[in-house]
Amino acid sequence: MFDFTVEASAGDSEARVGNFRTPHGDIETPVFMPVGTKATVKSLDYKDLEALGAEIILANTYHLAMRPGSELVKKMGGLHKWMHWDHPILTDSGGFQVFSLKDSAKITDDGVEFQSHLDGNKHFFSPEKVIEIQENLGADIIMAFDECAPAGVDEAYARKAMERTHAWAKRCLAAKTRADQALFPIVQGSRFANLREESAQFMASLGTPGIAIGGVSVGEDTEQKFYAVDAAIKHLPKDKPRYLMGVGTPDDILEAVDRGCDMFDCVLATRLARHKSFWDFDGRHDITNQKYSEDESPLCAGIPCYASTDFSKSYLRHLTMENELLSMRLLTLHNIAFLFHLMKQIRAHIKTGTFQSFKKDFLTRFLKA
RNA sequence: GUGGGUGUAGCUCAGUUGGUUAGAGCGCCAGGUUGUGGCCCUGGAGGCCGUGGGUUCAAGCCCCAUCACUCACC
Repeated sequence: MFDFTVEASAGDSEARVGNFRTPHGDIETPVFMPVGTKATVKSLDYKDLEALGAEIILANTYHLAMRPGSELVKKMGGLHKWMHWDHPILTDSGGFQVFSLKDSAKITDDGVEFQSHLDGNKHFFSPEKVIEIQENLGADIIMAFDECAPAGVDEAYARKAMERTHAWAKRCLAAKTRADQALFPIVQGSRFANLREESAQFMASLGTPGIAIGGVSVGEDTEQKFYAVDAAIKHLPKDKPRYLMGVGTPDDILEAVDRGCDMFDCVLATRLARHKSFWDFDGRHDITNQKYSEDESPLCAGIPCYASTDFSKSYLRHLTMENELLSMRLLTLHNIAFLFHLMKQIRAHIKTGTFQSFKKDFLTRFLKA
């Protein structure tokens, strides 16, 4: 269980195509994992996700623990059965939510006390508690509890958060009881190369089936982000999947794959859809722009999804301007389909040894001003 | 018909005792959004202040007339 095999490596890059085996099926990497925070990828159901070709989706520990509670999900047979998704699932640990709720959170070596965003009630997350919740939820891949330091912290703070994350990773491993779940620890260290290297070496030593790089996409610029990734990834084992958390623009994914990252999750694809934006090969666009009002062209030709090809920009703009439910659904379908198409092309070009030229061509067009 | 009220941005309205380039919210136009948020943030365009006269150095604010809408009473 949880075997990872590298099936192809790009000659001109650290990029590789791999296969990760889980109890609910194999995942071909590099993979993008759509985010389904509250056990639903907003506006989509399992049939939509299967039609899109989703291999694995995310759900969120913090949100499900607050409501309806992980015990209820366990009682209903676990996440897979409950949401009728018979494919791999990954649950986040709640570490990032602690980061987001930092105003009301008290962090100690033992864990984090925080107030629910729903009703203000006090809760306490410890590494052991977070494992218990994730075992109740029943995902295939579960994440270690971590402290995600905000961008811009000084080195002393970054070290403190990193060391706490290391101690918590060991406690998560010790608390874990289910053999059918893979625990991924999370490399921290903020923007400091020495810390990133130390953290990567520590997490690699734990011998888990995969390792995540966290603490990026928290407000830093692209250069800092990949400076941190570069420092960490050279100490991560090549025979384990590397999961870069929270990264999900097409350009960032290409840069990260180039460096050897295998797994990605990001709310952007689905959130941009809710916020009226879509990707195409020329970048990101706001569908409500007036220039689309009489544009009869499809949202994005060349993407194998009916939402991308079967409706005009004019119609989608109208749906969006009117806040129709269908707008969010179609834009969500398209944005996910766009990323899946990108991942498919990435895998194909790694296999044929043409990753670098593909990356260059894609970015030249996608990022042109 | 009589008496009262209201007319200021596309919409709902604010405009201090008359005093520089008349404001807000929403909408519209355009940016931003990377491990939660159908959100939020930042810019921009847009007004002969119902109309016509008058008083004043100066009127969205005061006076007269007129039109429109509205309420009450005959």
